[in-house]
Amino acid sequence: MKLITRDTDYAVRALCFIAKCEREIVPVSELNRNLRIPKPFLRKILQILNKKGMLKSYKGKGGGFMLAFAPNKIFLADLIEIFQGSLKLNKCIFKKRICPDIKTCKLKKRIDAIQKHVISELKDITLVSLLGETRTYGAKGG
Amino acid sequence: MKLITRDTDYAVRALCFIAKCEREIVPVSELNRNLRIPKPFLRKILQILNKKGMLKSYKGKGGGFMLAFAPNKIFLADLIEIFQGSLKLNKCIFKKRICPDIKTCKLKKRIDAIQKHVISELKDITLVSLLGETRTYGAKGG
DNA sequence: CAAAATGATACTAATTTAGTATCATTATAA
DNA sequence: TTATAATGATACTAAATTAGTATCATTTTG
Repeated sequence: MKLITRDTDYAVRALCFIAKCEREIVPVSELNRNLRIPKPFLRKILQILNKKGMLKSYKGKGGGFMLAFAPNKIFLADLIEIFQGSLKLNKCIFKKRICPDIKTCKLKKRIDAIQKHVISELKDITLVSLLGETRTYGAKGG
Repeated sequence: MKLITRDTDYAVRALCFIAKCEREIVPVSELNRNLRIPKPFLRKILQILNKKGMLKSYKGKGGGFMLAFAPNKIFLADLIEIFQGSLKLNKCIFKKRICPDIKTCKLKKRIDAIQKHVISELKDITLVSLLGETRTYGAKGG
């Protein structure tokens, strides 16, 4: 059971690297060299992050990607949602077919409660959690 | 993001049906008729539950499957584990490659905490949660 | 104009999930 | 003793998701 798929994983790593980088604007080639993540896959992931407004991009020589927000404004929950879709855990089960004879299905309630807990915890986690606190970062704004 | 895959889902439904059934021993054909789950898939699932000791099976005419335990001894967490493997949520990420410069990765700790919560909640949920409490069931023992 | 970057997009490969098929064995009862 | 209705074992196929590649167009810098 996976809470986090590989693209979310790579996105987190890439964003962390950019946050820690001296240079504000970081090209994919540099991320590729440092993180050992395949370049085309990285490109795809960063393009998505850009479209979703998590990164700003600069084309042409000397271009690359920059954080759109400060690390404490970048939430793991958002990244998961971008790459893995809605955070609802109980998509498949207990929609309609089960518990036909019970008005309020207890299981559904409990699954919902678990889900709410997971989501609220995830919403609390930002890039900063990965970077430690005693540093300054290249990113600004937010 | 799915907490529960289809085989777990079907397993829960099948076990519920058996628990609620007048007859103690229920053949796949009857489950198939009532639950509208494809018969070969049901067979596969029930055979797994049997091998894992959650059901007892009886071959031959008049045979079928019987709960091996009372419904309050059948845990959702166990079913998830049987069909979806270990309940660890953080298989993929934060094993070794991330946080190379931080001794104790805060994110890992928080993911672990979330995971423990989910597991402990799931461990609390039994078949009874699906059946209501004010009834008697066909199953015994445990 | 060359080089180094992203944008857009379409494609392939691998893995996991979902579901089928079939033959062998067992038990019951006419 | 034979037909029938069940499971056991196992191998297979199909669909969906996840992971990753490839390519051509555009932009920017020098």
